Amino acid sequence: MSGRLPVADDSDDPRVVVHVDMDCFYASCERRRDPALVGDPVVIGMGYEAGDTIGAVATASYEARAYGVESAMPISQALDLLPRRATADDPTDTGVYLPVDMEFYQSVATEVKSVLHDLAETVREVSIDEAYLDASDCTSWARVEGEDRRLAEGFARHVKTRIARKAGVRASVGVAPNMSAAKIASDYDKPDGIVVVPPGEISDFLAPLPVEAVHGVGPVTASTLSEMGIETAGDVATADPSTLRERFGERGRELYDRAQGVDDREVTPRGRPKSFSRESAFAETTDDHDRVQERASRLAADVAKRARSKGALYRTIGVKIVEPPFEVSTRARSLPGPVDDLDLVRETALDLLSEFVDARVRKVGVRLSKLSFAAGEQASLDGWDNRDGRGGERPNTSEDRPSRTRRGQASLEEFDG
DNA sequence: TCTGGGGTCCTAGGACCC
DNA sequence: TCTGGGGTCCTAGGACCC
Repeated sequence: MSGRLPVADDSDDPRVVVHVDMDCFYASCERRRDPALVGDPVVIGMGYEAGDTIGAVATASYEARAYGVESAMPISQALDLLPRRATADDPTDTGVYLPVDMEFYQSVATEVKSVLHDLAETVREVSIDEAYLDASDCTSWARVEGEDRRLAEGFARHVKTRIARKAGVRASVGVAPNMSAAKIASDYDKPDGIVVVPPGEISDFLAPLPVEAVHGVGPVTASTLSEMGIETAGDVATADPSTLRERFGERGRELYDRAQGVDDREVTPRGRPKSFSRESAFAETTDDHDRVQERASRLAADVAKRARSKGALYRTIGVKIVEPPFEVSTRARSLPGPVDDLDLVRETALDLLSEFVDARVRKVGVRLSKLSFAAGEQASLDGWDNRDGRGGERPNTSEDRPSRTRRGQASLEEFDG
């Protein structure tokens, strides 16, 4: 019966947007693989190897968070708060530390995503553990007869159940008439939550929340807002929009809208990536430019291979260096046309880094951007990209990229969005 | 304990063109 | 001789997100 209820029951057919956010995803994956970890504090470290003290926390289970361990925290600090479990006999106030196993998490994520695509026509995958669904076609805001519940809530429950059954991990789900509110809703009752914010109730839901709850508000914006006497989303919603605009530009307008619960963005599948990058930190800050160059060469090769494996051409090559305490510099150079050329990436990166010969470096990175993608086979690209067996002195002139390349690019652009 | 690695979007100034 | 206004592209930096 419920399926036949008219959708226009309440209001003018607002969308049903569902935000799915996996709970401490990496830790959950590890627990699925090794159920003995269930209930224990689990910390997943990136750049971490078993027994090590370097690296940073990628994910901490809720049990580990109870000890103060948080994402992005250095492993050394996490170990101070929550010592590593030495033997299985001594589980008291100790945690299990594991290195990131991206391949495995990716495989679990694929199972999760397949459930989502099964459940809704339109899915936007945001990251490995997060996605939006436009579920307007599969459910509605109609009330369940005789109850203070909406059909959409049942749908959300269904999403969670299916994910748990198929992929063996838990998610928190937020449902609202738009993306921004759905995202905030999923965050509201983590872990294992379901939060439904029907149309007409968004403002009341948002008003008491701290400004940081709004997607796009980080520490800097929050503290500027705080100086303006704005602490909650409700404060933003009742603030003078022109003042916000003055302070924050276009973002001010957006912030104002979001705080009101206004967000017209459609749920669309993600397009092509805009850039690829690789970066790597030195265990200790170094002023040895040779080492920096070596590292950069490796990163350049890695990232160029990744671009190639994704069928991407790039027109801009950039580097990034981080000097203590945390000073970030970037340099970039654009080419006359899109290329796929490992040697050129390495040469350009090293050239751009030469400006920093005397720098003390704690981190270096290489980035490829202004990407274009081949529609189909890689073979057609190799024909013109590597045709001159490049390797010599700066072959990167416009003569070097004849009209053939440009035509190629023009036809590629269509596939960009 | 001074922060790992991968991304996105926005802004601002300069060059250049009409 | 000094002057508009609009547009695009490029680089660099900053804030933010997971």
